[in-house]
Amino acid sequence: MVSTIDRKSELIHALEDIGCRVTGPRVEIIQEISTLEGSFTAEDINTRLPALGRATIFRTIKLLQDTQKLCKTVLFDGTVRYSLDTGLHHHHLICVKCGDIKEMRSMELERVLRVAAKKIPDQVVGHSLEIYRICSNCS
Amino acid sequence: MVSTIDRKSELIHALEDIGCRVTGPRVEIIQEISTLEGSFTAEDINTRLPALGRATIFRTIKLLQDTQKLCKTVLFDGTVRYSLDTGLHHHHLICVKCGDIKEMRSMELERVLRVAAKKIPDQVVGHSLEIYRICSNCS
DNA sequence: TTGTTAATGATACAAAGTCTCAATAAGATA
DNA sequence: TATCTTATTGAGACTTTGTATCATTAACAA
Repeated sequence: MVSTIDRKSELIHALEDIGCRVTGPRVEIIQEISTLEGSFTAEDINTRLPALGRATIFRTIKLLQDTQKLCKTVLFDGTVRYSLDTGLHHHHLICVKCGDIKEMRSMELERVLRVAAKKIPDQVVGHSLEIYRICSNCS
Repeated sequence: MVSTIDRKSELIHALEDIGCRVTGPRVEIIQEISTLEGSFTAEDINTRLPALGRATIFRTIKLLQDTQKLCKTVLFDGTVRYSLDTGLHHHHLICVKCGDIKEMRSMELERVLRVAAKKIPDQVVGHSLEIYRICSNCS
């Protein structure tokens, strides 16, 4: 289990690594992201940190995506959620009730997807797979 | 190959079947959708039919989704495209350059996805898979 | 042909961002 | 530590992709 403190410093270091200043607002946002369990929306952060400008929240979220530490997921209904990211290729388990997102990895699935890709005449550049479920909290 | 005329009357009948009136604006929108090859955005229709109200275009698109004849797809970047739909369960082949969407079906993939679903402790209610490619027009 | 009511267009509104710009604050340097 | 440079910030205007309201219009059943 990764602690909130570890997550926080990992994200701060990731920002430093891409040449960003470690500012007060950015640390506050990272603190919130690190504390939140699972996935969140930009609005979640906006609500928890009303003193910060909306633009700053969106800008910081975008920076964290650039560092590959944060993953943006567009749900079936078009809503956008963010979740901490291992950086490895993965798929998402999405709860259709609360929107929570968990990472999932499967060698077997990847193998079949590679085989399927070979059958497509055009150049395949990637894929995304979302599995919709009802999580244990919501069921 | 399904002709434009066939597609058009199929869509009109689908609206009648759910108890809708066949109005001038709806026929115009269906005409455009039937003529367009592949996928399109709401804005595409809006541009081609500037005399119609925006609300009418969105309302009609929504009605066609209700009839299962039109499929809404949210791309990885959050943009929304619509494409004619067989009504059967399928996945999407999406061109990352032009956004064109084609349906794809694979028994093998479905089988593996069912097996993967069984390994997940929670109740799985569905899935979506998008394969990103560069289509023959764009490559 | 007429009457009922669904559908329309105009317009205001909403959600989720993005852009601009003057003011501020990181942090490198002296 | 004080200073300087410039990245970052917040405010607010703007954009995109829709949805809600409501008076007017037009399907279509009788």
